[in-house]
Amino acid sequence: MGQHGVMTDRVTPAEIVDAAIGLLALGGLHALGMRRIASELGIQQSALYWHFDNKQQLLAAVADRVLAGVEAPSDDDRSQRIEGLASRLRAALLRYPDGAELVGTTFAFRLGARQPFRELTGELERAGLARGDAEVAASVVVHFVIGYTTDEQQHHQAAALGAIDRASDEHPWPSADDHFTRGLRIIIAGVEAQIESTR
Amino acid sequence: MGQHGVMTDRVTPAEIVDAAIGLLALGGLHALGMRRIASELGIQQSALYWHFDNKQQLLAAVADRVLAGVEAPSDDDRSQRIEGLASRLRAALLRYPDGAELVGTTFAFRLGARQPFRELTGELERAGLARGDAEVAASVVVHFVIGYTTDEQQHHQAAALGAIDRASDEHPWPSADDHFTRGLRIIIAGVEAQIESTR
DNA sequence: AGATCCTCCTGAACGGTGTTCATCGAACAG
DNA sequence: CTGTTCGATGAACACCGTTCAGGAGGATCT
Repeated sequence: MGQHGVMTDRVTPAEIVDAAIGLLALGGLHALGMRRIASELGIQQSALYWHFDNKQQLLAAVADRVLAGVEAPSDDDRSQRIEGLASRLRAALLRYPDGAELVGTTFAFRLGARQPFRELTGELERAGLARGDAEVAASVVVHFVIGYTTDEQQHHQAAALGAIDRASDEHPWPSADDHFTRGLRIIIAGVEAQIESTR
Repeated sequence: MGQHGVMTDRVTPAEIVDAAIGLLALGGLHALGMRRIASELGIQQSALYWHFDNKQQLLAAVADRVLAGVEAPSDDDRSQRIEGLASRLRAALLRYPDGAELVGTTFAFRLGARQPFRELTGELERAGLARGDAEVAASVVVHFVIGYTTDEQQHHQAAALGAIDRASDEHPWPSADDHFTRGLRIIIAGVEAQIESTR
C-alpha cells in the first residue's frame, strides 16, 4: 500500500509548473522552452512528456497558476465588482512578462484560463442577463483586458529590446493604467445599459 | 539611366508578399516559414533578408495587405459607420486562416496594421471626443474585434485538428457572427454614451 | 523469495525553425 | 575597361518541440 516511498529526484507536475513560473518571471515566454524547464529541474526534456502531453498543456497549467486567486472583490456596487475583477485580472497578467500573451493563447485554445470569464458570466447572470447575453458581455470584457494588456506588454518589451523611436511613439507612456481604466469604463457603461434594457 | 534592365528572376518585396499571402491562404501561419516562402519564389531563404530585416517585418507587410481596403462605409448614422468598419475588419481577418493572430501580433508590435485603428480614431474625434478619449475608445473596439476573432479562429482550427469534445463545447457554434455583433453593440452603446456625456 | 508489473526517467535521434555570413555574378557608372 | 553596388547563393549556427526504445527501481503478487 505504498503510495510513495521516499522517492526524491522524482518530479511532480506542480514542481514542473513551479520551475516554469520561475523561468517565466526571469525571461518571459522566450525562456519557457522544454529544455530550459527540464534543466532547471535537473531532468531530461523528454521526461516532461510523461507528465504533460505537449508544451501547450504545460503552458495551460502555467497560465492557470498565473490566474490563481483572481476573483471579484465583494463590493456592494455591481459595476465596481466587474471593474475590480477586470483590474485584478490585468494585474495578474502584468505580474509576469508575456503573461497576457500566455493567458490569451491558453484561453483561445480552450485549455484553461477560463475562471475569470466564468466568474464574470456568473456575475452578469445574477444581474438578470440570460446565459447567452452574459457570455457575450463577459467575452467583451475579457477580450479587452487580455488584448489591451498583451498589446501593452509586447510594446513594452519591444521598446526595451532597443531600436524603437521614442519620438514617434503613439502612446507617450505614463498613462497605460489610465487608458485601460477609461476603456474598461466605456465597456461597463455599455454592459450596464444592456442590463437596464432587459430589466 | 537604367532603373531596370530586363531583370527577370529578380524579386520585389511585393512579389514576396504575394507569395506569402498565397501560403497563408493555404496553410495559415504554420505554412509561413522563410523556407516555404522562398521556395515558392524559386529563391534561397537567405535572399529574403535582403528585402526584409526579419520575419516579423515580412509578416507586418502581409498583415497590411490583409487589411488593405478595410474602411468605414459612408453611412449617415455614425454608429452604423463604426459597426460597419468593425465588421469589415473582422471579415478581413476571417478571409485567411490565422488572419486575426497575424494582425494582432503586428498591431501589438507597432509594426503595422494600424489603419483601421486610425480611421476609427478619426471618426470618434469628428464625433467630438478629445484625441486621447478617441484613441481609448478606438482601442476598445479594435481589441475586441481582434481578440474575439483570434479566439474564434484558433478554436476553429483546434477543433478541426481533431480531439475536441463537441459535447463539452461552451459555444455550441452556429452563432459566432451573432455573438460578435451583440458584443460589438454593447461596446458601441458605451462609446455613444461617452460621446453624449462630453457634448 | 522470486517473478512480474508499472511508474518514471534517460539518451539519442528526427525534422524542423529563424538568422548570419563569406562569397559571387551580373548590371550599372565613370 | 575598371570599380562599385545590388541581389542572390549555399553553408553553417544555434536553437526548437516531439518521439521512442530502453533501463532502473519500487510495488504487488504468488
